[in-house]
Amino acid sequence: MKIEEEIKQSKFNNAKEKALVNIIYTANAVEDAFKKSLKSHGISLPQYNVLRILKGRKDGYATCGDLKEVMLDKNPDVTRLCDKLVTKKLILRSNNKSNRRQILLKISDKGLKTLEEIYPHFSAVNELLSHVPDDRLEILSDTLDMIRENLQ
Amino acid sequence: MKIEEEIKQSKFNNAKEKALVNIIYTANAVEDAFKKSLKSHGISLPQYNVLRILKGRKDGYATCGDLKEVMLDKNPDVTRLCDKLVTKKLILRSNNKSNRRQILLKISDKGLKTLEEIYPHFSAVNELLSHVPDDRLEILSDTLDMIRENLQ
DNA sequence: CGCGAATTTACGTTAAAACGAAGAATATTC
DNA sequence: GAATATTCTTCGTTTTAACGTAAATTCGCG
Repeated sequence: MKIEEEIKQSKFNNAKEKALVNIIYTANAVEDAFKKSLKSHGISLPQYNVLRILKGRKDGYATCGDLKEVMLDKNPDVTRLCDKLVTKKLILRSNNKSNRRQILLKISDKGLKTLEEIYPHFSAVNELLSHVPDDRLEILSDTLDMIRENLQ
Repeated sequence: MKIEEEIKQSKFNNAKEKALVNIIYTANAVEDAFKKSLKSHGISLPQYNVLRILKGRKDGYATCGDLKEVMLDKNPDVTRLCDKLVTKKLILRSNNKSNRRQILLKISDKGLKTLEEIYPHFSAVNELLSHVPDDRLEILSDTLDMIRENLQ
């Protein structure tokens, strides 16, 4: 359905306004789809992203600052986010001897196993985009990259 | 900057995954820009949207259900959201005599004035997209519409 | 009419985000 | 090397979101 119909707005002032509203609206739909697929595993979307980032680390370790830099939502309180993952024993925390301000985070075996369990559900969400041709998705990504240029 | 660089992910598994991550990431940037422009007025983005929706009503009135249906974030607790707007005297609440379950909401004069003050800041955010050609934005919106098709 | 189902809003509770500030460790500058 | 600034994480507090549930009203149907 076109965005005008979904939010029942007869028309937008211009293409910019329409694009911005559409981005927010669609992102909510995407996040909802992911949340739904994560729900049965009892972890939130940001928590899942932390696990993925940690898994992707070559040496296995990352600091809170590393995560903050890379996460989709800016300025999350990584400390408390990770507290919950530690409680669930999905990640491990240790001190960095060469810089004692930093705390090193690492995904645990249980965390890796959880990721493996989640993966099929997650890629199922990706597959909901199969009806959109890849070249259109590439153009979309390029346009989104352009949009962010002056935005932040 | 391309999304891969921003979140320092060397590459995505496929165009679908990249597009979905990019949508969420860009939406966060857009919301941040709007929030910043609203901050000095002391209202949140959802609150602003409620004001805009109420202003757009022909007869001036809307119920909580009307708002819920149209809002960008689904299933917000409209009651408490509107509580805050009532406290700030930006909207008015009254009972519907023909259906006493419903509560009618209406934007106040102060609310209209607030919208007028905010408008220039808001359209300034839109103008940050001026470097993106309109036809690209139109294609973007069409692709986002397609993406939502199977998603919700 | 009377009963159950559906709609609409409100609320209680728990979890998470927002924001600022503090504390500890390190880096920099003179 | 002492003072200052900066970095990195944590914490307190206040808002806001999430989620289920309850209360009130209306509707549908026999």
